[in-house]
Amino acid sequence: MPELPEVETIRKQLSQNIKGKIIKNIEVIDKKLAKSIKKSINNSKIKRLERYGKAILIKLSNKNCIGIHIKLTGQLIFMPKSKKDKLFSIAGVKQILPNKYTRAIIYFTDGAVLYFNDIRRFGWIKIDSCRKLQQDGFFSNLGPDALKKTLTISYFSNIIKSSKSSIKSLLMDQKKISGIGNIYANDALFLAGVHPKRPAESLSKQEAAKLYQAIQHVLKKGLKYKGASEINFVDIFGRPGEYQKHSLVYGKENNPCPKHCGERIKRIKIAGRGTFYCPGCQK
DNA sequence: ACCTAAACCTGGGCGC
DNA sequence: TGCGCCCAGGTTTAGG
Repeated sequence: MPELPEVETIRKQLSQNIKGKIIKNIEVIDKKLAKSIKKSINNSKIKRLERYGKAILIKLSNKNCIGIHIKLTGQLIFMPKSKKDKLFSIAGVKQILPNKYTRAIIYFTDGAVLYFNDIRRFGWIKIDSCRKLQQDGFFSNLGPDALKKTLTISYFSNIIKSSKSSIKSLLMDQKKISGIGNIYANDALFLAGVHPKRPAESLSKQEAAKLYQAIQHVLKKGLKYKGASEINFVDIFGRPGEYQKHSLVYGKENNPCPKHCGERIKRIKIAGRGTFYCPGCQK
């Protein structure tokens, strides 16, 4: 599922493959995407790629920016100029691009192509001046990034101390901390031994510190395995991530606890989302 | 300030 | 075979 490690995997790969290229044009296939495209990007050069929470921001040479959020089922697939046929393997399935889920296509002047595929059409592309885009409701409301130095232990302890909501909801609240979604929230809480329904303010200083470390640990592990492909996440070369093979509790209902406490993983709902935890280890 | 539920979408899995 | 139903989750919005 696209959370911080998945999006960061894409950002890094894109940075290595499209930085410096010049955009020829963008073809928007899904009309839903067209509304948020406010500037022309033709003939602009890719200067740098940044990640804001679970979104990617592509900075162009003419002070315009492309913001992309792949939400649940989006894919960015890169076709290098050397690849003459359009046959491509996505998660092991050979197919011709564009396919029926291709919602937009960016063409580069050197012949390379970037496909934006999205089964459920939740994802978005926003194109505007960088200044306006960063004032947009999504970008301007993000809390510090879960893997950057701006998320200090003291900031983290503070938001925990001052929140009555469940600790899991807090971890997933992008306004407070950006980048954590359902999979990594579940696993981090398990590692830290904290019950997901605990009111955040009830955590001790020690528990908050342990949770902070657990978050760093699971996100780095996610990066190491190039993301989790529970739904249909793939990298820009169409390859799935591996984290789902190493997740601790997410999706493991009824499995024995990975810490061998003798209990089985339970599944409950918090804010409408599937939540997995070990009743033996998480208090 | 906090919660929940519904909406946005579609494919896949299930029961019948 | 196929229909209807539920489920998945990132984010926004509406309502309590």
